[in-house]
Amino acid sequence: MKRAAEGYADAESSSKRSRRAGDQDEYVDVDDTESPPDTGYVPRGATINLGALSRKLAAARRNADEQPSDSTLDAHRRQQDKLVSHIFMDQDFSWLHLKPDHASRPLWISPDDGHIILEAFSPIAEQAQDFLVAISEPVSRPAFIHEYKLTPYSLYAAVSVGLQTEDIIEVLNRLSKVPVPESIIALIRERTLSYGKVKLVLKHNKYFIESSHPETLQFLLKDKLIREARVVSQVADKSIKGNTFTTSKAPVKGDLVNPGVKEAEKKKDDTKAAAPGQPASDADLFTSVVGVDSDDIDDEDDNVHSFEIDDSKIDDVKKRCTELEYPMLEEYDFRNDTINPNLDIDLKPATVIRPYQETSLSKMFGNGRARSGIIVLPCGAGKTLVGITAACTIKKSCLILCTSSVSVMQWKSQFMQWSNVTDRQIAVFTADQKEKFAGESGIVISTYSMVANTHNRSHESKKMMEFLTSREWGFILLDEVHVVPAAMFRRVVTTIKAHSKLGLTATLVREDDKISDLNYMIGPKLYEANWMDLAAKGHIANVQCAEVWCPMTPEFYREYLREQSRKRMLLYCMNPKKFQACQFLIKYHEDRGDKIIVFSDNVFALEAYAKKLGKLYIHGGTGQVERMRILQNFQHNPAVNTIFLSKVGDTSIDLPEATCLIQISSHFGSRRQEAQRLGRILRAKRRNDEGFNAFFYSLVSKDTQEMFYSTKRQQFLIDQGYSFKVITHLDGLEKLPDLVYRTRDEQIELISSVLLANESDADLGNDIRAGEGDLAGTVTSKDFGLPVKVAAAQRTTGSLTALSGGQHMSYMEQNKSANKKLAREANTTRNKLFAKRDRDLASARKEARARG
DNA sequence: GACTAAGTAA
DNA sequence: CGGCATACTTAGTC
Repeated sequence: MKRAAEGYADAESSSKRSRRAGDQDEYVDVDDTESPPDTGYVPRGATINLGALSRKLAAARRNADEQPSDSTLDAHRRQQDKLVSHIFMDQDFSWLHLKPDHASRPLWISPDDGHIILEAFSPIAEQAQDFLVAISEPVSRPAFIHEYKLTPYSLYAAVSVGLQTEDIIEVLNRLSKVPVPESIIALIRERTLSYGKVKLVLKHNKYFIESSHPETLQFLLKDKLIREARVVSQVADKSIKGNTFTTSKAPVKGDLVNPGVKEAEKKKDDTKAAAPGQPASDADLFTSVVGVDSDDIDDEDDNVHSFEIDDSKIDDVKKRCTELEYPMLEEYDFRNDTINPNLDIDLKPATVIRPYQETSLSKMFGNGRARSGIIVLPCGAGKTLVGITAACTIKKSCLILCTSSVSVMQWKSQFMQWSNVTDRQIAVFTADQKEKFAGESGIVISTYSMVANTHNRSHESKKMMEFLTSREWGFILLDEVHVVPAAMFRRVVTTIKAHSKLGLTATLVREDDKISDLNYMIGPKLYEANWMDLAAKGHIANVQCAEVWCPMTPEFYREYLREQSRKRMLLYCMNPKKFQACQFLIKYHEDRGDKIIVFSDNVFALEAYAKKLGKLYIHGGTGQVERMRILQNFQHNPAVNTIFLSKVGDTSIDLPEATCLIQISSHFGSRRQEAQRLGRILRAKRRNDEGFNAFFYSLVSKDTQEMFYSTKRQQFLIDQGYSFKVITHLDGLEKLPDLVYRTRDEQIELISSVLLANESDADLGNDIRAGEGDLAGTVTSKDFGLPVKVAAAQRTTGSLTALSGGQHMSYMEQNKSANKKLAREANTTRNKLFAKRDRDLASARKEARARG
């Protein structure tokens, strides 16, 4: 962000500088009235005389100009190296030439790595943002400075939504404060020119790679993997032409990056491509992009060449093609598909689509066909409606996959609510409901595991799977698409044959490196909403985020330092100060009339907190009926304003509206989970117009690992523009009348119960293991879970024994180290058993995969 | 309905 | 620095 910081300073002082506009492009504006651009490399408290620096700089530049040399740029760079580079290190781009009117242009482009910095306060930032979202990946979008990055995939996506190489460069150049670096132009050219040459089409339930450039196909066939995936059929390959739905004609341009589309005009029009929308006056900059003629996309003739690909290898082939820089274009010309029967569904007239939903759909249907890709919208922003609209646009058989059966039901009811689909057109396929639609076309809603599962199928499921795999689907909709790269789930993409695919998610992040696989599995990211924009426009709630730092009590901290990492977690979760902070915040927000959800990953802590504070709680073990009862109470009973949830709350529970969220154990750095949880309160937008805020608290025990994880978890939200306040002191906490764990004795009792719970846990674990040690096969991962429940009973007696504190503590600790040793030994044997078991499993799985 | 097995996130 | 917990699904069987 060094460049960004500099740019920001630059824009702020632009009015001041207008007087000396003459030498503008030679002048690096480092003014001593500004705060230092970045403190990262400057020791705290150090003062830099920036005024002197800029004078020296100006002098250096004059010198450089007086000696004409062919490497003026290098000279500049050398001069600057001496002056400022020690501050900016390799991020020093002050040698780039600023354009004379750079102040009115909002972009900086890094010549090194394709990072683009946008001044979000610029008057044309919004249009620039639309453009940048189309061609690059948003990296970080806080309030004033946004960062984007050009990647091969983002550029493929740009071409796939119809942008042309030269237009991208042109618009980029217009927006940029500095000329677009040659390296970037080369990158854009290289990545965009090969895109679209190769198409993947589905015909008669078989996949074909198709191109009007025979030499390209020849090139691809030189690759071993692709060659081996080819199916050589009796029919001559060349004869397949014309009939494919992906026509060879250039697509018709729709309104692609045009920010000024009149939404009202298009509301009733579910065929997104039609309305050409007038650009707003300040969007002139983009007309060149919007209005390009479409005749120069491909100089293709009608000679389409193709070869067939083995279904089972389609995933690898797609990956390979992308690696060879010929990513396959997947478009579905559904309007001209006369082979697959139509599905007569439409949105209900009353259904209203929001502007951003419209925008995302226009990316998908921008040229009158359905592109495969991913749409990223925050939770509560109406992803479902986007999916339904897409299905109603394509009007072909449609398969929808979700992660849980709860969301299967939700999708179905949403479909009934927003569209005129009839009961016999829509079918549900889950473990306890195996329906088929009546007509020749229809909608099936199912779960990933239902479709991905290969072995151990019931007879009915087998029949249903045959039904699903034997037909050609017009459209497959993947809800929570970020789960698809998982080893098992990714197979659905290849087993189901669909002409177009749409992935929906709120958080396109994973903590492993598989997220980029989606690029070739599904398609490029077509649209990603900016959470802050949606909040500003009132579509989702405004959220105040805060991290509450709770100091560890000395006793807890001592134990924390002593313990192994596994038990450390419990200690910092159960920190009495955190208990108190939680109690205080609940009280505070209940008094304000908020509905509060408290999250804890750790079930032990969850139970302890909920019981101590007298609140209802739900975790995985809570039965379905009990869950409903608690949720009903939370929603309607004015006496129940707080519920405690474990991980179950992250997904698949349809939570009522809440306005305040507290995290007590935010374990491991899952950015997705953090974002998903925040999403739980985004729906709470009813009082938005009164400046209403929702609240998100993260309780963190000071000086523990939690601090690190917390920072990591927040990254996604920070990139979305949220800022976290740090609260170190809660005013009035001490005065709370019934504050829990106020006295030291109570705290010590708590600590002993925590430790004892753990010890007896380990003890019991040992016993079980000792008794069953030889029965290697019978030990399952469930055994880890079992002792906890037993231990809960054990804990009560334990805490009674340890009632008087100190002495017992030391006694327990001695025992503990002995126990710990035992536990360690038990662990090693256990691990061995599991290692063997895991190996077996892995090989079994591999076999299964090889078979399937 | 209780159980197992097998999957996911991290 | 990398793999491990854990908690939670689902489907299928009895």
